[in-house]
Amino acid sequence: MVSIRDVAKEAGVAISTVSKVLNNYPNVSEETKQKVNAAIAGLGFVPNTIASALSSKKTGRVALVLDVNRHAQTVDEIPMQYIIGAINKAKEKGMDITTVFFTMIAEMNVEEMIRYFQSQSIEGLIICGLSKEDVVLRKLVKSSKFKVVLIDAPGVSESTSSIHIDNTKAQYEVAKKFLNENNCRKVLYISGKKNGYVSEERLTGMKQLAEELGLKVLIRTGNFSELEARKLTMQYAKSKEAIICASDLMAIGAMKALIDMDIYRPVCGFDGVSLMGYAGKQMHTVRQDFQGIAANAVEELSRLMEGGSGQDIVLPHKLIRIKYLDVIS
Amino acid sequence: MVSIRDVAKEAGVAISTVSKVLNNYPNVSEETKQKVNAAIAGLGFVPNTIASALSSKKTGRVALVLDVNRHAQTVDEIPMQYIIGAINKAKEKGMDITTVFFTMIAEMNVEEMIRYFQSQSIEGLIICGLSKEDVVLRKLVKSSKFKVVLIDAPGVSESTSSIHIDNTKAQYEVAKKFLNENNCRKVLYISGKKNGYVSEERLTGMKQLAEELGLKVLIRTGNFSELEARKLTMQYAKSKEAIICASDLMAIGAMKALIDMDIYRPVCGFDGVSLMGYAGKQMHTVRQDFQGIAANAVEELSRLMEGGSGQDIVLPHKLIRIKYLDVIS
DNA sequence: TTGTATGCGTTATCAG
DNA sequence: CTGATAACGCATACAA
Repeated sequence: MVSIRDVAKEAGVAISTVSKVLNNYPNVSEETKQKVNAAIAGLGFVPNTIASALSSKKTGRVALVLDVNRHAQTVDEIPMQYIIGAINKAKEKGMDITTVFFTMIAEMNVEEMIRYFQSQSIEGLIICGLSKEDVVLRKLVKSSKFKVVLIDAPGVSESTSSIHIDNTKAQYEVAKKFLNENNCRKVLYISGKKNGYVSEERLTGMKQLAEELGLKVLIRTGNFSELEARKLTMQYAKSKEAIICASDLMAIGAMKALIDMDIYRPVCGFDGVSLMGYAGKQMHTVRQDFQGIAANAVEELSRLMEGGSGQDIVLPHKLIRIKYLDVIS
Repeated sequence: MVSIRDVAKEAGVAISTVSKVLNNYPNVSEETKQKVNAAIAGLGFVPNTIASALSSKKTGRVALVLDVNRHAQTVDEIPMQYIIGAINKAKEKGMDITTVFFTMIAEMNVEEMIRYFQSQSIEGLIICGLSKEDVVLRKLVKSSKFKVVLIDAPGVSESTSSIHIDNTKAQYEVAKKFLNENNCRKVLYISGKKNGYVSEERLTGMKQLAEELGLKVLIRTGNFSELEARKLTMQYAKSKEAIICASDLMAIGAMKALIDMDIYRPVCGFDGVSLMGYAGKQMHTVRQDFQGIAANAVEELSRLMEGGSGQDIVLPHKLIRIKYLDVIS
């Protein structure tokens, strides 16, 4: 392996000088810079990030903490979108990102968790979908041992930022448009999780609309489960005019149930996942740009790691309808 | 940060002794081992993997190289399954895994690619779905600069293993069962990619069966595209009795097309993805355990990194039919 | 069985 | 603007 020392020798300069051009320090003359770069190219030198990290005490390592299979079943594309968005942005920023699943750290207590991330030399975390019940993880965030960006959860502090769409508003808007178009007043609202941050926000949006329009809405908790939404639909849909769900997956569950029940009720979703294209009907939903959210989270984490302080970031959403042919082309 | 040196001081032993118990070397007395472990626990010491890697020149870092969005569109769950399987196994084995997308390295030449991975201190690669056209990546593999496990591509060598199911046999079997059950002889076979390894193997399986049963089969290339399969179905299905596709996604595209055409033809898929549950009909398909394959790949890579030499690994498959209610529960 | 000393490839401080 | 040189935290050959 060719090292900085070889480059120095080849270029006829000191090691420290090479280091300086490598990290483009200001005080290097054009001339030596050229010499060094020539040597680097000639030798095919590639800086050793490990050594760099050890010396500088900056690893640039970041973990993307995800909950696979809690929101949903096997086909959940949302985590994948987060991964794609985060990894691409991390590469762009020269950060080193690693993916961690909730299940991998579920059994740990705070100390173990801290050690786990420290042993990996991780400086920052992006946590997707932290819930109120993730006590340990929340303690970890509060400990301020790491810079953290929370996706879809509150908790801004000096070292923690939060990033999300305006769930309340989005739910309000999509439900309003949906109900308006279908002219319904008796609705079944299938909520997400009890104690889930986004679930509660969306529920609030629904309640606001209900109050404003004087709707009759029956609220049930679907736990973001397609199966649960199916069951609730079978149980309650007949006496309702429309079904509004706090997630697309539940909306699909509801729609499939309606088809099996052989009755029709309009269904409204939330998230804008492409699976909606397979549900058979074009449903109203809210589109979140998950890749964009994750990319933003990486940017924000990078800012925190450079000394910035936490903030709350609200990203835009769109009201859309998804159809099969759009999804596959 | 508490280091090995602090532990040594606390335990009243030498640094090297601590290092030895950390890496459980044989020649350490129970007594000192206890002392050291006590000190470790007391101080909350966590070994610095960066320093360890620098010193030992073994990083244990591995890259999972994936092709997102080539087989398919947005909803492709297969890469996600690979990621889950690989990451979980890597954690279990104490390896450090990072995910890389083809798009991130697509523009590089071999030297750049080698440097890219070297700069990340990566020792091994798991490459999913390498095709004949990925010339640069294939050169990288041949360079033997890294230990490599290829998923779904041939190329065994001293430093490279290959892992896959028996695609030829699987295609043969599933098509046979499917045709037998539906009693068809005139079939449209929608193949994967020209020059794709698995595509060609599956095609071979189909041809074997055709020969054996004296079938009339029209072969068209669908490029693993749902949309393309849809088009081909619209074009050719009417005059055929059945459609066999080299992937589930294409099978879904075909099935949806048939529904829109308002004709019925049995369709057979390949892969066993859960999206099949949403296609409206229960189709025959081959189930691959993608998580298991990825987990095996990590194991195999670990073996290679410890000095083992490359081998060809064939994993089992299953013939199944997927229905919606199984997918969501 | 334990300790000493050297080096891994960088960065950073401080003279020059 | 450039060059020595001391860390960084750990592993390991070698000495004791």
